[in-house]
Amino acid sequence: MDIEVLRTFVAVAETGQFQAAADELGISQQAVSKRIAALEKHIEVTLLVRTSRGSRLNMDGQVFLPHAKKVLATIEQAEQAVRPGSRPLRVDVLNRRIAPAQAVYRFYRSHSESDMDVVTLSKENASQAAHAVLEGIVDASFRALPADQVPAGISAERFLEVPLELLVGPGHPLADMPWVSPADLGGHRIWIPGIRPSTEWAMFYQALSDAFGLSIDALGPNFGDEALMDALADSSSLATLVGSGDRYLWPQTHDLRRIPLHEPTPVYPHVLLFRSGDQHPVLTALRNHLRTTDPRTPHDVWAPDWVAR
Amino acid sequence: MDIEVLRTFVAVAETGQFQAAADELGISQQAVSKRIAALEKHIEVTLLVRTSRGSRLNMDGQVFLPHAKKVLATIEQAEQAVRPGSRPLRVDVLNRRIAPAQAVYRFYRSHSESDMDVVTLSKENASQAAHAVLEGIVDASFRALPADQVPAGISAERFLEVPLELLVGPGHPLADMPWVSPADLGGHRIWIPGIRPSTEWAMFYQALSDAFGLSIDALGPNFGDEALMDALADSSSLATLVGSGDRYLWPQTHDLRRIPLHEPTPVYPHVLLFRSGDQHPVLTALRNHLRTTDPRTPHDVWAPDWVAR
DNA sequence: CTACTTCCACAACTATTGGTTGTGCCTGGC
DNA sequence: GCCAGGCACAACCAATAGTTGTGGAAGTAG
Repeated sequence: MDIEVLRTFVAVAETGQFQAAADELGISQQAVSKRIAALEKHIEVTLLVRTSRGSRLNMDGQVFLPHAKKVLATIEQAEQAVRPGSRPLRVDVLNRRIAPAQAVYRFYRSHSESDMDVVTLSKENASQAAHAVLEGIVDASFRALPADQVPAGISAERFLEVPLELLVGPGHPLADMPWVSPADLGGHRIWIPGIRPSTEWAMFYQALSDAFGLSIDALGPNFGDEALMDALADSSSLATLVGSGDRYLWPQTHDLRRIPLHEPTPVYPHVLLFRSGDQHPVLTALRNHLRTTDPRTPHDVWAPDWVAR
Repeated sequence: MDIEVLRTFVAVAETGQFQAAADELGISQQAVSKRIAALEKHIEVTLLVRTSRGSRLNMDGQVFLPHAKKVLATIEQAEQAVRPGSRPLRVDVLNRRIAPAQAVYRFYRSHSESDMDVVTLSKENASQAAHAVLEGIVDASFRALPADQVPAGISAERFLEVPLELLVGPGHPLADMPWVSPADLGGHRIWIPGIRPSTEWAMFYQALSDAFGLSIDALGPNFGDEALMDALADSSSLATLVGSGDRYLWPQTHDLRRIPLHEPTPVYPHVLLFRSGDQHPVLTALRNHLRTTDPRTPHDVWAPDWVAR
C-alpha cells in the first residue's frame, strides 16, 4: 500500500469524482482509477460506488475514509517530528563556566524562541566529540580540534578567540604588572591541574609551552577550584592560566590577580563543530549570532597552528 | 514515501543491522540500504549511524522510530476496519414480522457472536433492493427477485419457501375446511390491501392469479392489520392470503381461521441477495444456517416461474 | 602488522510498477 | 435516439525498486 493511494482515495471521497481528484493531484483520471482499483484489491473490499455521474462512498468506504485520513495525519506528524528545528538543538560544551557556554547562554537569552539543550559530553578529546556530532548524539560541539582531524561531513567554524590571562596570588613577582608577554613567563612555574594527556587542553598547553619555552606543570589531580585558588593565594611562585571571560577562578575572594598577556596574546581557539549542511534553524541563528557578536580579537594573537580554520 | 520504507526502517532499528532487516523482509541488503537512503533523503534528515558492526539510531532516528511505528499501526487499524467481518452485517428484510425476519432472528439468537443489523429499506421493488446490495448500502436482502433481473455481481440464493394459507372469518364458506386447493378459490374474492403495482408482492400475486384464475383485489389503501382482521371477521365472503409463519394477522383475537393450501401449495419464494464473493463471515454463517434449517418443503409446491434459482 | 570478517554503499543491469494516451462502455439528460 | 459525462481497459513508456557484483572501512583474530 502506498501513501499516494490513500491520498487519492481521500481526494475522490471529497470531490465525488475521479476526474476532479485527478486534477487536484495533477495526474490523469486513469491513474486515479488504477490507484483506487489497487487499493480496493489490496484491502479486498470495494470502497466506492461508481455511477454515471461520479462516485460515492459505500458503507466500507465510509468506514475507511476516517482511517485513511488518520494515516495521512500520522505520517504528517512523523515527518514533522524530525523536520529540522522541531526538536531542541543540542550543543555540547566542554564546561558550563567557560566562554563558549556563556556565549551560548547569551544567545539563548536574546533568542527566547530558540529551543536548545546545552550538554557536557564526557568525551576525552575533540576528535571523539567530532564523532559524536557526526553520529547525531549532539548537533554541535565547541572544541579545539586540529584541522587535520576534522572528519568528513563535519564543518568547523572558529569562534571566540579567548585571550588567556595569568592568574597569580598577591605575593607573586608578576602580581602588579599591568600585562606580561608569554616570553616573560619563561622562568616561572605554571600549574594547571587535572589535565589528562591526549585531551585537547593538554594539546593546547603543550603547543603553548613549545612556542614560548614555558614549563607548564599539568600533573596532579584536580582537587577543585577552591583548592587551586587557595594554593595560588598562598604561593609566591605558582601561577595558572585562565580564559579572560571564565566564570570561575575569579579572584574576588582570594585577592588573586588576573594579568593580561600581550605581544602576542595567546588565545584559546574555540571551534564550533557541526554536521555539514545541517539545516537546524537554531544552529544557523547561533552561528550568525557568534559571527556578529564575536569581540574584535587583538591583532597580535597566538594560537596553535594546528587548529581548524 | 512508501509504507514498506517505514517497515524497513523499523526492522533496521530493531535488528540493528541492514542484513538482518533484509532477511526479515525477504529482500537484499542493498535494497534495504536503498530504502533507508530514500527515506533519509525524503525527510532530509539522517536517522541511522552506520558503523562497521551495524547501525544504530541517532537522535533523529530515536525521535522518528515511534512515529514510524504509529504510522504502521494506524495503517493496520485502517485495514482492520474494513476487513470482512469487522463491522456488523446489514441485512435488509421487507418486513420484520414475516418469515425471513424471523429466520434471521433465530440465526442471531443461536449465533450470539455474530454482529448484525437488520434494516427495512423502503425500496419499491426487488430490483432496487438488488442495487442497494450492489452499492454496499446493505450486505444482503431477502427479496423475491425474478431470475432475469439479478444484476451482474449479485448472487441470489433461494431460501424459505413459505407456504401460503388462506385467512378467513368464521362465517366464510371455507372456514371449516381442513385444507383447500388454489383451484378451489376460483369463485372467491381475495383481498390484499395496500399492494402497489410494480412491487414484488404485486408481481407474486399477479402470477398466482394468472396460474389459478383467482380474483385478487389489490386495490384500496391499507388501513392496518386490525382493520383488515375486523373486515375479515365480519365478512362471509372476504378472504386474504398470509404466509404460514407470519407473526401478524394471527387469528387469535378475531376467531379467524388459517386454512392451509395444498395441491399444489403456493409458496412465497424468498431469495437472499448478496454481493458475489462477499466474504463476510456472518453472511457465510447465515447462509449455512438458512440452508441447514430450511424446513423440508412439500413436494407439490407452486411458485412463479420467474423467480431466481 | 597482516589477513580475515562483517557491514554498508556504489555501480550496472533488469524487472516491475505506475504513469500516460487512446478508446470503449454505461448511464442519465435532452 | 443522441450526446455528454464519467469510469475502466489496453497498449505503451518512463521511472522506480529490485537484483548481483564489487569495494571500502572498521573491527578482530592470528
